[in-house]
Amino acid sequence: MPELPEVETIARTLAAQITNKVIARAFLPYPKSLHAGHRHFAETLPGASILRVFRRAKLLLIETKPVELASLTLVFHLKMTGCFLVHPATKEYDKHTRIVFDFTDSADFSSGRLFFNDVRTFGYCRAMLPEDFPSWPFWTSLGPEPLETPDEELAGRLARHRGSIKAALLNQEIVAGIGNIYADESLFYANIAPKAQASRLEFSRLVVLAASLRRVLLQSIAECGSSIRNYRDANGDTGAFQNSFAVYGRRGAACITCGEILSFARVAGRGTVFCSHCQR
DNA sequence: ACGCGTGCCTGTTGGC
DNA sequence: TGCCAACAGGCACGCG
Repeated sequence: MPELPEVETIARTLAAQITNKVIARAFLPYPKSLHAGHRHFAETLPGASILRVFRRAKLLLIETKPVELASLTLVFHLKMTGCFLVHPATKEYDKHTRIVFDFTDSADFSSGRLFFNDVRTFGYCRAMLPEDFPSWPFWTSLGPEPLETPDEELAGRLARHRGSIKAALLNQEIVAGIGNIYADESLFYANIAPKAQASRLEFSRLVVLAASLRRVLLQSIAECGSSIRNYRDANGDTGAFQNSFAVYGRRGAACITCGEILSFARVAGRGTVFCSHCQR
């Protein structure tokens, strides 16, 4: 389940592999994975060169320069099981491959191919012109990047939410890029109970939460993300932050601070692990 | 208007 | 050992 640190890691490793390559052709073993821009995907993409690969929220964006247009961007949401695999041109795709991009360049006609694989098919791609972004509601309503926003501003946005603080952290309109792992981890380090009502928490505690969130995100990025289940970066490598989890996935184990057994509850519809002794 | 519950998906896990 | 329900969870959607 790639969240901000995992998508950031994928973007960095993918950028190193495909920047400046030219897309010779693209096709869809599973057509439902393309949610928008079918015409551009089929007609504009062939011949386009890859300008840059970057991340916004949990979205991975591949900006290309088509032959006759200034810019066409492939926007991917990996959801839980989406991943990218770079292979030699001879590699056959498998039953979980949803989108295939074949590359070429002037030096080497067959310079490899990129697979978008996604076991559960929740992930998607959109082929977007610059003018398409303002009419995409999910994009326009995304909240700020947590690593580029002052703690006090994040705290203020969280404080305006009427529901639980965990629901606020998961709400992409309040702050972008947070999923179940980093919501639980940041709440633990801020000593805040996941079910606490966001708007009733003291502002200073929300500032601490924002700082905790930034710290866990930065540490995870430094460790190339968390590899649980089948997450891999675009090199096929695992991250290491799962070895540093304080609460996520540790239901029933001992709290690293006080030694009490960690609690489990469903909060905001998600499995949530927390220490009922340390988090109030 | 806002917050919450459900459905979409399939591989993995755990209980009997 | 084998079967199958429960589970994983981001987001669109419908409801209250």
